[in-house]
Amino acid sequence: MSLTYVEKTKKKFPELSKGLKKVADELLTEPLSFAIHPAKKVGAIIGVSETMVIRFCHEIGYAGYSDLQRELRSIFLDLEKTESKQQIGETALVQSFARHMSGDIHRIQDNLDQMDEETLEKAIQKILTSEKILVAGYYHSFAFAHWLSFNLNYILGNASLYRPETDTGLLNLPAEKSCIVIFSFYRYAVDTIALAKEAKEKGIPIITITDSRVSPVAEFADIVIPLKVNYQKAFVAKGPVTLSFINALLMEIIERGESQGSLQPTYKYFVKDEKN
Amino acid sequence: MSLTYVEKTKKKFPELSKGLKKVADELLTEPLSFAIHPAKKVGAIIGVSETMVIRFCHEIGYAGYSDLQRELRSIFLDLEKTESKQQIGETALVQSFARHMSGDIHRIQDNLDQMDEETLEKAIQKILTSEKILVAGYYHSFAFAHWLSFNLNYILGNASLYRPETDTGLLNLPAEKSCIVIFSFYRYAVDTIALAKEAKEKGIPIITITDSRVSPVAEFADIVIPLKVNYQKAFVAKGPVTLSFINALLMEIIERGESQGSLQPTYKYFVKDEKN
DNA sequence: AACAAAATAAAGTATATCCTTCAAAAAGAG
DNA sequence: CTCTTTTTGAAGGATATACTTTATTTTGTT
Repeated sequence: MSLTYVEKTKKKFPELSKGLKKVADELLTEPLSFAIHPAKKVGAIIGVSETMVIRFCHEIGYAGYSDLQRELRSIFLDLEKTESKQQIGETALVQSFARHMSGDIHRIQDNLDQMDEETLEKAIQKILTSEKILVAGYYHSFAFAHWLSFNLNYILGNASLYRPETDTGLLNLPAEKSCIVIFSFYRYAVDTIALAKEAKEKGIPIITITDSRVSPVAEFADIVIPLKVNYQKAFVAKGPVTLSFINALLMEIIERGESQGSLQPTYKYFVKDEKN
Repeated sequence: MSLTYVEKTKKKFPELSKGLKKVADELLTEPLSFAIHPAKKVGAIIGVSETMVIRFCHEIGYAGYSDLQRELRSIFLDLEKTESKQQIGETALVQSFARHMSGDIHRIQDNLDQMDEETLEKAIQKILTSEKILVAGYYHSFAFAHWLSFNLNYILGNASLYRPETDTGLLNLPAEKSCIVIFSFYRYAVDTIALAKEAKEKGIPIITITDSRVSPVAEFADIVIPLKVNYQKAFVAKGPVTLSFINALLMEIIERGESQGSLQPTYKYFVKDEKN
């Protein structure tokens, strides 16, 4: 069974002494405080002694303060992201789908929370001012590259997809008026890195969408957009969040392109809203 | 002046050594980890020594690890209290990204709520019992087809991608022991429909992932999985939700494949969980 | 008011964490 | 390849934290 700290606390609450209730209340209202502060400080905040805080931990069934902290810390760092509301009546299969797709929701939200204004701005500017945009991605990342280049080409008309099987090297891409967008995720394909290196040597501006600021390609890139994908989990997990990001980027490019008239004439991205 | 830890980190980032960059990246992506873990553990998580973590703190201008922790802890506790992420301070650009990505979150949630058990079950069974799986998608949908076939091939080893440019028709796919998965979204490519028709004539089972139960391919398909994508909006919107669905499907196939031993021998999908 | 029981705090010890110093390893220059 | 410089890791003392034990305060009862 193993109850959560919330359940344990609520269960014991009525039979606790006045001081212990203070601690219980604090734990329920500000659990993060327990996760990051030492027992003495938690006590000081609510006006009881360190001893009381530790005693409370024993009272609700933990080995000590450290023991409770361990649970809280893992909740704040891990479970928060994979937490899923279990609906009754759902079958195991649908529940499984729900679990995985909720994970995607959290990953998107997570990345949303740490978008970097400046980096995004630079990336958008670079794309909008380039006469030619090459998009590359190997293996897993090929799908991302295809998605971006296909849509970008539809919008601006000047993007092309680098095809690992047939294309070799960067051909004659003019360094001045072009840029290359490279997708690179763990495990980083060596070809991707080689391509980035070649581009850098030729002076072609590189934008990379990758899973860390210290990924191999980051070294060569001018603009690094890191997406947090928690690669301890299955590595398909990066898919939805990456596409979500690409789309947001595309939508921004559309908006700006509209106002400066640089969109494709054939382009008609929206279907008119029907009035209800 | 007194910059925040984010600004300090970004400012120093370029001149940091490789190991210190790892620490910097971790601080930017998972700051809460620094707030609740001791330096040694933070180092262990990213694969550097405790010393490096502390050295990094000095590098970006703190007296030590404790000093950085103090700032982080107060940030997390204060922000928790002010609750609802302050919209203030967010720029128009980040807000725009937030709007679009939130849309994806809602679309995923939406589809999650109307998954059909029976259809999913049939699709999974068909894929697991097929000796050969062909995956097809044109234009926009090519990225989905690539993603599914690439990963399916990695997991089961018997999937292949239909390449519109080079492949013509279904070749000699045996009708008995195979199936074809077709992605088809508005506006429905005529080639997709032709392919579906051909498959049906040859008696090859068809699974289609599409945007409506009445889409053109649905007529020929044996199993129709409709994803709600609300195509009044920009048509890139289907991307994240489709990938999220594909992933959930893949994960379910992995789980079942594991228990019946039909996964690829080279397959190793997870990285081991580290013990706390 | 006096005593007993419970609750709380202080003190002391063991353990964990931080941080400095120094040594090893890796990277770079000649 | 050798030497120098830079980067990284290991060890040990200083400090902080958790936990146990003992003392004090508070509460409740007669």
